[in-house]
Amino acid sequence: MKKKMSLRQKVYTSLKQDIISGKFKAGTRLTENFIADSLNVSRTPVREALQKLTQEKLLTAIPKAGYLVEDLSDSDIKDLFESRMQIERIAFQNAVGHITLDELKTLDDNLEKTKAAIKSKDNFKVTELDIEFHEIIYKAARSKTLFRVCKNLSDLTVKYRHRLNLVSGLSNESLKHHVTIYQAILAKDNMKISQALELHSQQAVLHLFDIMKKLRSDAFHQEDF
Amino acid sequence: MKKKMSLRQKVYTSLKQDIISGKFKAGTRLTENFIADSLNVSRTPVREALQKLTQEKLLTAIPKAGYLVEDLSDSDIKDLFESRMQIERIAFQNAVGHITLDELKTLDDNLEKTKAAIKSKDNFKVTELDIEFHEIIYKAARSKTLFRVCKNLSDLTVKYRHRLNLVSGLSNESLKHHVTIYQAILAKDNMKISQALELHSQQAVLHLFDIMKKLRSDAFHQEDF
DNA sequence: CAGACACTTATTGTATGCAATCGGTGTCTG
DNA sequence: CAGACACCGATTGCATACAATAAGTGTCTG
Repeated sequence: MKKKMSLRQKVYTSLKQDIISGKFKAGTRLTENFIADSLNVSRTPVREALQKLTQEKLLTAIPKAGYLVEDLSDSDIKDLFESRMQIERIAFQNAVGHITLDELKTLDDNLEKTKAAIKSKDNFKVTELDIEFHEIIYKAARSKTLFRVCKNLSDLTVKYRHRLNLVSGLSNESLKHHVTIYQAILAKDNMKISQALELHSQQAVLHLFDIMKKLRSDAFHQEDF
Repeated sequence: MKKKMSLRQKVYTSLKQDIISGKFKAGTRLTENFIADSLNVSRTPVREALQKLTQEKLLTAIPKAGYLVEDLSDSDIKDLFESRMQIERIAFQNAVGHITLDELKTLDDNLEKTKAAIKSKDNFKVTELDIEFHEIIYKAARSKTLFRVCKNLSDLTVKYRHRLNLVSGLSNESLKHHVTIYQAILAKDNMKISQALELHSQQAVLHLFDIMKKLRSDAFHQEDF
């Protein structure tokens, strides 16, 4: 199955994974040749993958100097998470009217799986299930456009949400929010959905401010030589 | 100034223009070689431009058969315009709190210019001013994320909005909606903004259903030989 | 020593050729 | 005549070579 993927897509997936997982830290500079050499492919597919990631805002293109993996500023993180929340609110409220019993069951399963993943400290799995939880609801909104927009914003936040999950206790907090959201959808209570989403987002941003502050200071000290 | 643009960007701009203006009708099949030859460039920049447009959903890639300029189905048009409206509502309501007198003046100017453009039957100018009207408000929302999302959805609708403007009388109707929206923003009346936006969007969709029906039947009769 | 200037080098931008793949077409066979 | 099969052409996918450009570097000069 994997063999049928184009090189461009393989490179794209590989780079995206490395950016999201934090393997490429903020400030990492990537050049076409460097990536082409390390993945043993020509520049062509690499170039196309980089352009795609740049369009998705996961990379920044620096003319004649390659591509940069950047972290957002605090205010940009706040903007991103708040906007995402506002748009998710629309999708979630649309979802209330359309979601099926099957989909609700899938959500419930997701919560159980997340609980297990947290217990076994499988952080990647936790992030993956986090993405899935939101995506199930996006789908239930029954709108191609909203799905696409939400998915795109989700991608932009994944890197940061993953970092949250690396901090002990925070995945549990996030899970509790998911449970509340799930119950609110079950109860078809738009107000409660809205409030739970807001809390989920606000808490994420607050915790991220701390995490980013620490990250930046670490990076600063590493540069001291 | 134009000389400094990369070929990729020139090709991209040119193709986008042709798609939006309707020069490439739905069903038009584009191949890398065809475009490369007609613009006298190599396949490389063409390829990259096509990929970008595909990512923006302005084109559909058909494996081993090129790229297709497609029109959305009625239900997809409805979904697109409704979702755009819902997200614009957020941006517009955020804008109320931040918009400056200067920006309001620019909006007012825009309405005047539109009136003139309609009178002189400059359809492209009307569409351009339509885009600008919305964009001014996106900016006033003071959110990079919302701006990006709204702009993207705007791009997806431009082709259809332009078609509306080609029908006599409809640009006038649209202008009236803009005036109402402008007044609602001036009055900081969120409810009125919301209603005006909804009407603006709903009317567009209704008119588009007619237009698309006619377009499809024309296309059908043309195929009869 | 400071500033400008030329040179080198790293990097992206573009062209081109070849490989792989898929669809269509025509032919062969039962 | 129908169905399978092989071949051909069109198209994208990828690799590679070359061009253009800009940034950095070292040197020369006042």
